[in-house]
Amino acid sequence: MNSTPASTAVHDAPLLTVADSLRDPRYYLVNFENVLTWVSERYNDLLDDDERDFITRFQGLPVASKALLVRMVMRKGEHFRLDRLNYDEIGDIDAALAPLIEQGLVDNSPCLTLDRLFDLFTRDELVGLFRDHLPRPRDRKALLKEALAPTFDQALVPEAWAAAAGRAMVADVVCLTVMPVCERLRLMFFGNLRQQFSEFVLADQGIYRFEVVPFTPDSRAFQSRADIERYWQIHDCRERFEAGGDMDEVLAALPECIGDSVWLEARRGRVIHAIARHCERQGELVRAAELYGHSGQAEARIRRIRVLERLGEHQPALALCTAAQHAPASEAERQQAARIQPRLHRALGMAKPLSQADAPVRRCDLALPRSGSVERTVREHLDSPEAPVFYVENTLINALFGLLCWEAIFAPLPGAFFHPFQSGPADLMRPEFYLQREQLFQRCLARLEEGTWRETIQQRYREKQGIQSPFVHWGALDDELLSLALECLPPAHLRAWFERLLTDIRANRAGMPDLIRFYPQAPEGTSRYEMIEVKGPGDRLQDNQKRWIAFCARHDMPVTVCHVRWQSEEGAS
DNA sequence: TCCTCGTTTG
DNA sequence: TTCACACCGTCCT
DNA sequence: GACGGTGTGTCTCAAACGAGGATT
Ligand SMILES: [Mn+2]
Ligand SMILES: [Mn+2]
Repeated sequence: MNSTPASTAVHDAPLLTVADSLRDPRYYLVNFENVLTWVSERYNDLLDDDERDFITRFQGLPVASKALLVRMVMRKGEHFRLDRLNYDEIGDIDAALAPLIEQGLVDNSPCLTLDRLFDLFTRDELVGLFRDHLPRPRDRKALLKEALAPTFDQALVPEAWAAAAGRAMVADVVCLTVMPVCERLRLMFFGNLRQQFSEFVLADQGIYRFEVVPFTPDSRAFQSRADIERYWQIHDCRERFEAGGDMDEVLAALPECIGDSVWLEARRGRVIHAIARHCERQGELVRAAELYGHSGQAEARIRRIRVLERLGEHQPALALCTAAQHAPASEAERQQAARIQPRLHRALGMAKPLSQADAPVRRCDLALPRSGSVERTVREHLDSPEAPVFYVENTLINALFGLLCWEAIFAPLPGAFFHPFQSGPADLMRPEFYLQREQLFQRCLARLEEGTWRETIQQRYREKQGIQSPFVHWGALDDELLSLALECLPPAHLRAWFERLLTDIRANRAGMPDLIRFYPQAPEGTSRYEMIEVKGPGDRLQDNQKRWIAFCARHDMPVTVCHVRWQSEEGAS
């Protein structure tokens, strides 16, 4: 029943109508109306006039017009050629369009920039339209646009374009005016702008399957209008910045420091951090340092140290570096600070600090004939029936964690789940995630000592098969791998890995070795597995890999770094 | 006339 | 949209 | 060696389609 989350996910709440996408040709309209109903019911107190007005107008439309509008909303961009809107289930487009224009939901004579025109029309059509203005009509489309740009730098309505070019337009163009309001409704429904309305069909078809987590009828992503606006503002700023918008304008458009929402403040901080990064690259170091200071991001301290170093301000840099080493925000910061400190000491003419060498790692060297990926090559080479090798990287340990702790991860905590298409709890990456579920996780982890972890993981593997999870990538698992892993990995090691993961999910869910080798025939009590990080020529251990290896060394877990060099063709070696 | 890439579809 | 790798250049010791 | 930048491949939901540019 996970394939139809809409029908089962909501506990004590009005059910979403399930669009039978196999038979209803207007399945997308059913889904969209479900969103409107959902949002109206849950956000009645937070909707603004724009949103209310849209919902009212939409509901008053004939069904063909509603369908056409939703088709446009779900397609890319806001501008459409009428001759590209062909839908059997809608029929006569002009008839469906008329009420949309009448209600102001669609503009039938929109201003178009040259860029827009080039998006809408094909190369051949544009050559026809601008026949009299193109010296080299055989050029690439991009060059044609460049040639026209100086002359046609105004946004014009279609009729004016025809007049300016001296030819008739080959198709009518309309523009959706309701895209922003639809985006806000999407944001309110999903709590993010990453998920599209298409999640509905994919879930209906069982392509996406989501865990069914009960939540109360008043559950929603946002609790205040201000949060919706600020989320929107931050998102808008990030988009503008990524599109190369002016930095000062973007910074000015960001909301003020958000005191009442750690979550939004962190999102705001990430945009500031990205802008600071950009300044740093541009050589605007002072500006960068200042922005890093405002970002509130944990990684910002190291960046500020680097910037101060580049500015020649070694004394303040060292002060920050010492602070970072004294109370590192993360293992990653400790690691980086330890690398920077000797440089600063040298620059300041201070005594060379005692450096602490990396923990020694078991190492092996291989010369192999060149072929596809190094990891696959080494896997093939080492694999044997008695000691099978798998190329798993992060997927195995994360999956074991995700399966063992399934109930804790999908626990119905208030605020964690609020729509049927979530692959995990909304607060997964927030710092309080673990603390708010400590008991639940400890209960799951206790199975490692109670001796029931194998059954639990196998059972979850079977019963949750294919359901989206932030930790389980189903394609990377199979029965053989899972059985061997459960047989050979000691529960104490699993606990250590899982607890490490829980201390910082974002940082610790990556960096695990490429390969894992099992020794199922080794006697009980000896090491029956080995993790192998493969390094091709010219690749060295990354920071997160070093951290993982150091962690394993502290816990007596077998890790080997396997260095590969390619055998030359002639066998000259 | 192919090949590649982005978009649309359910 | 993520993570890992390959490979480049730069500074510095 | 440290550090940063860039590009690539693996993911992609999968299939169909169309536009553009390279290929012949
Ligand atoms: Mn790897
Ligand atoms: Mn590797």
